[in-house]
Amino acid sequence: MEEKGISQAVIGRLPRYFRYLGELRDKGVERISSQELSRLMRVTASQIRQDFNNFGGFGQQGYGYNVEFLYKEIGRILGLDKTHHLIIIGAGNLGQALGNYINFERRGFILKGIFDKNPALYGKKVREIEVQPMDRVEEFVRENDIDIAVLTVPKSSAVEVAETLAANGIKAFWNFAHVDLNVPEGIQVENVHLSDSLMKLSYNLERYNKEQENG
Amino acid sequence: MEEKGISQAVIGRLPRYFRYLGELRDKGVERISSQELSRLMRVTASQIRQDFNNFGGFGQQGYGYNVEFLYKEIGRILGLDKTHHLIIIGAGNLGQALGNYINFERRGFILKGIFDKNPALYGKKVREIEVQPMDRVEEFVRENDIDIAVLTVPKSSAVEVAETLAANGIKAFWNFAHVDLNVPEGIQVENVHLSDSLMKLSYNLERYNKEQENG
DNA sequence: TAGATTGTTAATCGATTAACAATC
DNA sequence: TAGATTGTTAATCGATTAACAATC
Repeated sequence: MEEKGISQAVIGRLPRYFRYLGELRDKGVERISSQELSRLMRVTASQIRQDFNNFGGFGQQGYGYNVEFLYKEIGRILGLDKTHHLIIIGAGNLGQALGNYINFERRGFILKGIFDKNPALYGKKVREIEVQPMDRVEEFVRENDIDIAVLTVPKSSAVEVAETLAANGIKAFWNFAHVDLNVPEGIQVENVHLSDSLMKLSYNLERYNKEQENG
Repeated sequence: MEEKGISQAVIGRLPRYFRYLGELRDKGVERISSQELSRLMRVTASQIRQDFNNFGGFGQQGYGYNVEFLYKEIGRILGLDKTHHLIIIGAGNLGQALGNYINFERRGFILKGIFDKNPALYGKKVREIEVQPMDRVEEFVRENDIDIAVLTVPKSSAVEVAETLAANGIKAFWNFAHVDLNVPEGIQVENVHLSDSLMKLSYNLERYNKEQENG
């Protein structure tokens, strides 16, 4: 059975299932019921079953779910059985930090290039990969089968860079720039707006303090 | 009027409104209607009006919203009129990158300390702030009125560190560790699970490619 | 077989959108 | 006043939870 029309709410939960199942597997747990998983993850068993059933029947009545099997299936659904080639645009602090994060590689996300327009950074190495000048990126993308571009450039250049990259075949953007990209239909964008996230935290902190004061 | 019982869906949209309104203000725009803002942000005008009305009436019939006023109000709702003191736990690549990100300071998030358990990092400076040994963190938190802890430690130590910090008065965690924290009721947690985000992107990329193949 | 637990349908809840009366 | 646009109520849509028949 093939998945279709799955809501982003469900997709957003898959990585968390994947993480918990991976941990269970590492502990040697063979099977788990939706109810046990429900207690562990603090979500309803109903939601777990509904979520999994979007992709077809992974379980077995009276038994539950096989941890190893479910783990692998979710990984496959998330596309983690495939290798993805990525480049980082912007070799500042955040770009370098992401480039150094070895765990992505374990999941099949292979860093192929880093680009920056600051000549002072050319040749600097991030895990075997040398920072290259920005004006080489278009050719590089066309010749190296790159799927994903990680944008860690200032917001002032992000929109333009994304358009250029999309025109050269990039299919997905992991966008850390604090701006909404403007890319053609069908090009995927996942935003990580760190300051938005911090503001949300600030709101919740504020609200809770206020509630305490007011009783 | 005071806000209460606002859904996280609404809160999650506030920073984006804040960003667009700030840009409009910087351009010298004085007023905007929900319909104009709707076109700009690509959300419905209905949603904009509903969202704002959660916090009381910010607009005026026949006129729209005053950009400057609305911008400030949303900032206030998000707690950006207050100063927050934060510490970073874990001075690795990501911790240093976040510490160097100057923009947070502009919004009132002031970095007060950085801690790591690796002695090789003690004394290393991140924007005037010296990395301190982990065993000084509890005293530091108690004595320096710190609200927010940024967790950029490995998942293996994150849960324990969070518990310790919560016991010493930290009220909010910005958690970059790939694990669910276990903190007392009322302590706020905002998770930034980067690998989850990347997996979501991978799913959407995968799905789109598949749809293209199958027509 | 009896017990357990899924897969799935139905009920509920919450969030989004539409509509329009209030009002500047 | 007439036109514009909000604030707010009602309608719709989608997501979550509950219930239970199917089945291992």
